[in-house]
Amino acid sequence: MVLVRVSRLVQTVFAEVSRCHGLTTQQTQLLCVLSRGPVGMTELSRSLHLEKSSLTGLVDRVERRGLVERVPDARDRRACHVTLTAEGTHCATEVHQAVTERLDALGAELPAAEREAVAAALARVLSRDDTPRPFPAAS
Amino acid sequence: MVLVRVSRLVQTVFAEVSRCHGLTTQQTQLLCVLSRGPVGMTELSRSLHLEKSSLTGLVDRVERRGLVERVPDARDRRACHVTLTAEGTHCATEVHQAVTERLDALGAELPAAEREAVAAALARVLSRDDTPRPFPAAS
DNA sequence: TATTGTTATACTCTATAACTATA
DNA sequence: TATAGTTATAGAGTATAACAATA
Repeated sequence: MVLVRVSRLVQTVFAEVSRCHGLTTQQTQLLCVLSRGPVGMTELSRSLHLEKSSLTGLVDRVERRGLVERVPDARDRRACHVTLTAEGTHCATEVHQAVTERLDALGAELPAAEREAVAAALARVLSRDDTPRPFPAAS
Repeated sequence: MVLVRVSRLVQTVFAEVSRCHGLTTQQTQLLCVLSRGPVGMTELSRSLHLEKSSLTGLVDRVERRGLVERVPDARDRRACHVTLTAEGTHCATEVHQAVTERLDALGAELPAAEREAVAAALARVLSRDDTPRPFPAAS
């Protein structure tokens, strides 16, 4: 159950960093997905494993804080694209850096060669996973 | 960010298995901690990173389903131990097996030697972590 | 006085079902 | 008819603050 413990550790880091920025874990995850670019509600609900109705409220709350915006889709008047505002982009970047720093600090326990071997192995396991990535960068 | 993606994958597995058993992720985590033995509310709140007041409600709901029980502490009349009922123990075991099976299936992507090397490396990283383990077993 | 656990309150998160508007 | 997104509703999860009972 090493994977379960690793997962809980990462979740804790994620939650703590989010809290430092006045966000919930779910709100941070929304920002992370959007940092790759604007996304419609339906696709967003698939990315986040959420019902569309649940997503409506989440986006409402984050929009109320000025971090995202609903932009009407010119080609389909039913649809919209959710995009990061300037402040939202800034926030997403900061959270990404903070999480990365804290996880890299953990990885520093291992020699570089071993660290890369682990990363490569995990990447292979993940290759079976069709879930969209929450983060744009590597590492 | 491989760790973040692994974490999300594990969380998804955990949530899906929980749902199959009519539980939420948080309720399953409670059962997992208790599968090591009875624990008081204060210690439980530390294990789960929850305020005591939040824990009261969580334990209430799981107790209402007959999976756990509050047992008065004979030595301290303020305190109680939360313990699994027979049904709760059964449920915790089933969830543990299901999660283990699905994660092992993912690990099967890798040759055995590499798999063990990864497990050992991650265990070393986790050695810095003081969070109590959610599961009793190894793997 | 300090600690154990609960209550009161307010929010966030989530799903199900029913709905509106557009395609 | 099907799809995109919202609203209504109900329940679960969470934190803060105030509290009761015991140590």
